[in-house]
Amino acid sequence: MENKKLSQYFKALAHPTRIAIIVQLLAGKKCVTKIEAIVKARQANISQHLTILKSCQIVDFKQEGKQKCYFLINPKPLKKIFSYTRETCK
Amino acid sequence: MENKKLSQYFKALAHPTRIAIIVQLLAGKKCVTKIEAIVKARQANISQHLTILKSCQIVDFKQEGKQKCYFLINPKPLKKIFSYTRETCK
DNA sequence: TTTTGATATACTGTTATTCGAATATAAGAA
DNA sequence: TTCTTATATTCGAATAACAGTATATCAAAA
Repeated sequence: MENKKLSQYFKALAHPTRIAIIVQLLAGKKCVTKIEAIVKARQANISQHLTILKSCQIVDFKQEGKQKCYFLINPKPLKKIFSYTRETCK
Repeated sequence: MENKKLSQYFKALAHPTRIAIIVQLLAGKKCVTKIEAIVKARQANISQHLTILKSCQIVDFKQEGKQKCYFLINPKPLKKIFSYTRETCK
């Protein structure tokens, strides 16, 4: 069922911390420490959420030295989704 | 936090049956029996999902005789959200 | 090769979602 | 009022999501 796929995608977006992460990444790629500094959550928890976002192919990362820089795989539609959602729930 | 509101909206979309209902309502308003005939789920369950969608102000209904006709409160942005999401997860 | 800094994973208790079953309500017809 | 059709609610059990704590991995520096 195609609806299942859609619902899994929405589920990945359905958490305030994951949204905060995505919002940060919309402004550009960031390593975990940087994300952790901005988003109010612990390192392990951020990492868990990043794993979820990665498993849905919303983010990916590039190793840079000992850091991992996360980025959005497909930022454009995501930006649209966010803006239409904001419009709807305001 | 604004992210909380967004995440709640996404959570409302994060279920295959609710997506199926919304897809039906994108084509026009429908009473519960009609929805039930198309979406493969039991009456009580459909009703539960409609209650969730209503509590998030995604749908509302109009009483027509002994039926309740559900409709999308704000179909346009929803249509956009769905199309960008489909684009992203294909 | 040991240490350090960055990130991930495993485990656990708690809370939230989900569905089915049964029952309740509500509107109109008889 | 009683019956019927349409829809909602309540309850309980199963499952899933969540965050914290502790520990593990991994890359580079020392």
